[in-house]
Amino acid sequence: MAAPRPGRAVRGSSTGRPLMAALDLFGRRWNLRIIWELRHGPVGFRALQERCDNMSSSVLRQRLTELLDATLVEQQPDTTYALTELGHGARRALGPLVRWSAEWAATLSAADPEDVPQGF
Amino acid sequence: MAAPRPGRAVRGSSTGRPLMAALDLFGRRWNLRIIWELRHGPVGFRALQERCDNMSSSVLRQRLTELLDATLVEQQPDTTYALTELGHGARRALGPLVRWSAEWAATLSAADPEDVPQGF
DNA sequence: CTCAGCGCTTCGATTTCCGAAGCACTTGGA
DNA sequence: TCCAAGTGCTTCGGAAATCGAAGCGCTGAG
Repeated sequence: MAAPRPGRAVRGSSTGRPLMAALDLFGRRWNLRIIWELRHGPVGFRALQERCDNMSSSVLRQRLTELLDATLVEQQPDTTYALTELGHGARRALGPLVRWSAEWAATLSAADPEDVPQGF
Repeated sequence: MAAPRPGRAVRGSSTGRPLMAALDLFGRRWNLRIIWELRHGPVGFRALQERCDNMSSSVLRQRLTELLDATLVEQQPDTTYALTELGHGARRALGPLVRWSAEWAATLSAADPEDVPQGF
């Protein structure tokens, strides 16, 4: 399947509305994680794979292709991958989600004695 | 697979860190969309299915089970589904992503003459 | 007593994802 | 110069997630 982009029919929506394209893109496994792991600068293929809990290299390549096509990620001359301006924007848009996840953890651990660790 | 929750080992991360649980939960197909479609109040099963481009009912049920377990969604006495307080928090955390997707569309359509529609 | 609509389940087909293996290439010593 | 180690990336068979059509049991309206 082609990478989701606004203006393009995507999985689950034929309208091409930008939000639907975004929801499709981010609803694909590992895409959110990849953007998160690139937040601090360029990372090489194998290093990125390690940061993503050793996800499958075939899927990593596929996701990177999609993110390149969506212009959220670009490949540097030294072949490492980095967020574009747009990619950094997406990363910033994820900030509230990070904060929310902490709130989520706090709420659940208050209602439920499961062992919830610290940090993100 | 069990629904992702902070404190629980999830797909792609054994640490149980809240953010990783969130990235797993939202990285499953349709979950972002379901939360989005519930933003305006309770919706019944079949209506929700329609709003999600007639997604498979079996998967919808599975997702709802996960979201119920994660306490992002609750089922009303009349069997409709609605966001919990936590769910509304997640929905608000998605706000920046919505705004970003518009920016994304604008950037792509400026660089590229693909036909990008209006709205979200 | 229909009948339509509802929430939800089942199940076979399709798509996606996984993961181990390995290829081509570069770098850094010996 | 040769070799070992690391890199980016591909291939491919098996496992898992998703799809979608069909239908079951229930409820309220006519």
